[in-house]
Amino acid sequence: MAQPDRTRDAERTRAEIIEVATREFADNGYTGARVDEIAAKMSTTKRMIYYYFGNKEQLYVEVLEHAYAGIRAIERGLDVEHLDPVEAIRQLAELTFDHHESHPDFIRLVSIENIHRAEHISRSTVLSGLANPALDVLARILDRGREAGVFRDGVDPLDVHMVISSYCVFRIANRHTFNAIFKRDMLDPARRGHHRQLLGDLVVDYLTAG
Amino acid sequence: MAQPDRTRDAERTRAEIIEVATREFADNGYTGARVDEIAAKMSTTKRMIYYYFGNKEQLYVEVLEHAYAGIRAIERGLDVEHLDPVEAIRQLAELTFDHHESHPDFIRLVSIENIHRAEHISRSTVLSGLANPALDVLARILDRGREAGVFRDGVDPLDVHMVISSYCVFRIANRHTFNAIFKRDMLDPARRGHHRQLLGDLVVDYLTAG
DNA sequence: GAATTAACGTACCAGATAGTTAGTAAGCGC
DNA sequence: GCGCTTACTAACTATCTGGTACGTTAATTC
Repeated sequence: MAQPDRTRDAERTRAEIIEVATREFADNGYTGARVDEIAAKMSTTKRMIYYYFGNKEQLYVEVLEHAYAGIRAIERGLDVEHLDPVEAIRQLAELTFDHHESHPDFIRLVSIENIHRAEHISRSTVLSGLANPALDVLARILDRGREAGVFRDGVDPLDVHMVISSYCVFRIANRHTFNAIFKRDMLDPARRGHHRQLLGDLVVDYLTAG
Repeated sequence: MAQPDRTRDAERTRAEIIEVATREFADNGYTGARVDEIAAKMSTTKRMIYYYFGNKEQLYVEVLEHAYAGIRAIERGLDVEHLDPVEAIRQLAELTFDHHESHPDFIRLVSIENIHRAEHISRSTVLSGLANPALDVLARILDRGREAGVFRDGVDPLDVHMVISSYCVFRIANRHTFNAIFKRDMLDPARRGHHRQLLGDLVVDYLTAG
């Protein structure tokens, strides 16, 4: 694959390694990913991986950091202040739903990292404890909803985030075993609208019950 | 570890291999698991793994089959026919909650199998399409609830199962990244009762919402 | 109690895999 | 246009790892 007459460009080479490595790690897990395979799919050589990243583990950590950075950027673009609380929480949930569906590689990396008990994230100063912008937005919505008398009292934003995340992550992360056992593809486009609405109903019904 | 003077017992040897292999695969993933490591933790030798299972992949498949068999056995013991629908659905959810919490290795194996796109489960004639007894129980509860006029119409049992599963699986499977980022241990015993009730409220509020 | 078979152990191998050694050349400052 | 740094390449190696060849012994059969 390597083209001997390409111009020199450190940033581009680095970016290409991250991009190819992201796919390889997401596809095969940390242990299953092959440094030689990443190299074969690049337009440069394996030596460059070690030149820029030192070793396989550091490459994996930077793949994770890059993936999380992309997510956070999208979350920061969230704007639901102008909506009433019920509509705002529904939009927040649906944004998470859409986002996870369109970033399966990210979900896979998170699953892989959990198999490794988040040891790499915990060691990464960039990632460990990195605040989630969506959580602040969520807290604001819950406050407004409670003040307006439509949401129940004493709801922890992080609990609501957990409920939304679990639903959206499960659809993507456990798609294959779920399909193998129940013969239903959770990502079937024909059921997408229904699943999206179900999530909104679930959260809103819980928050407004009582 | 091998004791030369132990008596011969094919069943016991087989069972011990499955037991040790379950831990190794759950801890390290399929690719990360080491056949030599499994052997080192047994009271017999690596040769026996190949004697009984042929290769690493077949051993992994039988580990999965054994793990699913244990789950199904517990589910078959479910008896909520005598309870009113609201209480029955709450108990079903809480049973899933309790079960997943006390079988983290099973959840890890499922995560690992999803990283591999369920290729092993799909190939296993024992596992592929294996019906879930809990799903029939769930369908019955929903029917009774609808007949009694307390549950909403047109609810798909598999959707409800998905909601319950996602919540219970997420708590265990994504515990580590969640804790690394939000500094909250989802398995903290102090929050266990709260999380358990939250799940029941979530499902009941959705089903009874008007 | 000899023959047979199932259960087990030792020692080893071939290929895979993360990481390295040693060297080349493009571009930049002067 | 010379020297130096940074980007880059090819070829190699030590070690790990799934798997096997071959031999041995306990139990079972007749």
